[in-house]
Amino acid sequence: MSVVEKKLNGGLTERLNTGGFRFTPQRQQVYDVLLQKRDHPTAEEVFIRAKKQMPEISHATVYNCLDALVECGLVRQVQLDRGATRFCPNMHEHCHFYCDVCDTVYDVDLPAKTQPGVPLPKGFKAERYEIAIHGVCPDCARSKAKPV
Amino acid sequence: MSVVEKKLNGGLTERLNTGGFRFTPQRQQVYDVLLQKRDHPTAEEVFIRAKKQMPEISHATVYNCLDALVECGLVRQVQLDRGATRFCPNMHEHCHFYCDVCDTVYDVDLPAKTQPGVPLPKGFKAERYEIAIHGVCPDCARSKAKPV
DNA sequence: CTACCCATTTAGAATTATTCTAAATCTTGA
DNA sequence: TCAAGATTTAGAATAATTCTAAATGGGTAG
Repeated sequence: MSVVEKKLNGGLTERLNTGGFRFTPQRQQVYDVLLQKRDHPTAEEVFIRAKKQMPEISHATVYNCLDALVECGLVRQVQLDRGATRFCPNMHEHCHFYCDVCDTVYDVDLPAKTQPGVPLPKGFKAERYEIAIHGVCPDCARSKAKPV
Repeated sequence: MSVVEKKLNGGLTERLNTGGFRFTPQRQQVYDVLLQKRDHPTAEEVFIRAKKQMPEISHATVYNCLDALVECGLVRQVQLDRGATRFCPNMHEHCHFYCDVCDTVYDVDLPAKTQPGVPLPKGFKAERYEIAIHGVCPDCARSKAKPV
């Protein structure tokens, strides 16, 4: 990959390198899929979307790429229900709203002060907080409110 | 089950009934397993422990019982990593600390004011908050600090 | 330039987690 | 007692993830 291409990929190569990973077209593709449609897809969904552009990509590679992206801080992994893990390329401070009716996930901004409110017992070292809010999204609230 | 036995099971029967479920020995057993060792076991672990007392209990029943207990508010379901869902009979307001090194889960009390800090966009109805803190527990922090 | 090392990818198998199915059993109320 | 419906059971089916071994490919020491 040329220097120009490196500059064009938005720092992906550098972030990967910093994390001890190489740049690969597959990792680029997987990252692009996440950036293109930010609907918190599962690994399986990422696989399906990535295949459209890169038909030879394999299942294991998608998992590998997602793990690499998570490890170098470009992607967040989100566990919300008993189903598959979802992935989110939004690295701004935010939490997730999960609609228990339609399973949709929404990003919710956090006020700056929200984070460090939880006092931990001695010796525990917090590295990150994951806040999930379960409830009903506006669409589903509306449908529920208007029964047949 | 006699009235006396009902009184002795700590309100389990009533809670189940309120949720539209019947009392069953399996549900009692699964609940007891959770109460006896509060280490956030997975469904599989609950199954193994429950079998010691009730060898005929089946896998599907354990899932059924856990779901029933969750639905009537006696048990919380916790998703912390890509692995199996864990179950927690502590219904006091608390969040979970997950040690990324040893996979242990700790309950962490929340100060009363912590909860409603997240302003939701219009139309969203929050039903519950799940806060997970990822990091390193005291034991693992100690081992890391003393390398060979 | 070449050879080697090692990271990465691939297909597919294996494993793990969860749900489903159909039959048997049990509980409850008429 | 009987019928309806809830629950349990074993095991199959499905879903999610990880593993394996072979192939590929890039980067670098020589």
